[in-house]
Amino acid sequence: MTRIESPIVEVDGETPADAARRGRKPAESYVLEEQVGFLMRRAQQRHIAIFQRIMGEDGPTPTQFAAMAKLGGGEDISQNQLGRMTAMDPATIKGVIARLAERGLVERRPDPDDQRRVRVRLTPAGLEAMPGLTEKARAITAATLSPLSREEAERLLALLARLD
Amino acid sequence: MTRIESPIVEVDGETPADAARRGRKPAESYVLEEQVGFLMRRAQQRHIAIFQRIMGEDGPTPTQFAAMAKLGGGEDISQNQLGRMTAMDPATIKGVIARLAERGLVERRPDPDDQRRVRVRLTPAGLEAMPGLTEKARAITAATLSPLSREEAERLLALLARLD
DNA sequence: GCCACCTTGTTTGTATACTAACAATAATAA
DNA sequence: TTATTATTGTTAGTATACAAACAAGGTGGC
Repeated sequence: MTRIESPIVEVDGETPADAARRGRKPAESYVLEEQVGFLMRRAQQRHIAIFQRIMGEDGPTPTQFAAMAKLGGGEDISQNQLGRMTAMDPATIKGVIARLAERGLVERRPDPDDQRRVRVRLTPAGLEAMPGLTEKARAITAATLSPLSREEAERLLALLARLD
Repeated sequence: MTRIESPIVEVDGETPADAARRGRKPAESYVLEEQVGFLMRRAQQRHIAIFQRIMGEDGPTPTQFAAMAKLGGGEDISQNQLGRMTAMDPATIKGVIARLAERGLVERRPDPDDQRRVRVRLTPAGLEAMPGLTEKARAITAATLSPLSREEAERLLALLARLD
């Protein structure tokens, strides 16, 4: 029963890939660990853990910081538009902005020119927090990519950018 | 006010990268769209959309299928162990298994040798569904990677695997 | 002006995901 | 054996995400 457990995946003495190659024909094999969706989910889990560690307990979440980064110059942006800029649908951005507003980092105002719109911007406190948060965000990116060389990291980013 | 909007990101006439290069020093720039976390989130969003399209309205979700794939041989696996094999923490795998059980695809039994454990396995209906689902899962992987050549896809998978 | 359509934002419901705290059971060390 | 520690599973709380249905405000065609 000797076994080596990697952090999460891998439980038995044999690799899933081994099991697949042993018992099944190649055309019928399906190895979860080799699927792009599984690998992306794992990589994201690690990234989010790094994000939370560096931003700290009451720091913003990844999506919260994404919204703040887009508001970083002090601009006024409508809620839905901000959602499009940060890849969040209207229902998601609503919650993100509500939580940032609860924490006093952004404020919402009705748009005088279009009564459907809610304009969102950083509060003075939010604006003041940005330099420190941006510094941490750079450290998060570096830590996430730290297993790779500079060239490998650039290659990864280029490939990921094409999957959209 | 002429503008071209790409699916989600990109709203103004200028690229965020342009804006950063124009007004700020390189050392101070932070371009959300170039960060690995943002790119991974976008790539995952697209992957999940493909997953749902191919699996269909009442097909399993990605995590539900991951659990089923690990149970695919008809084995008995404890709930927490199954979570480790599929990169889900105990609280997450509990919900996934509960929903699979509601749909009659898996069943839970107490472990006779360890009263703490819940053993999970596919039901006959779940076992019967696997070949068709696995076929679809392969199509999902192919569709997700379709913007890339074979070599590029392999390179991406290798790089992602090192981020864990 | 009127009507059809589009956009904006909200609400509800489902499904991940993780943290923290907890209870019950096993395994190990003293 | 007893005491400590570890493992297993649950519950509650927070935060994404998205679909679907909806209301209200703009916009363009006629």
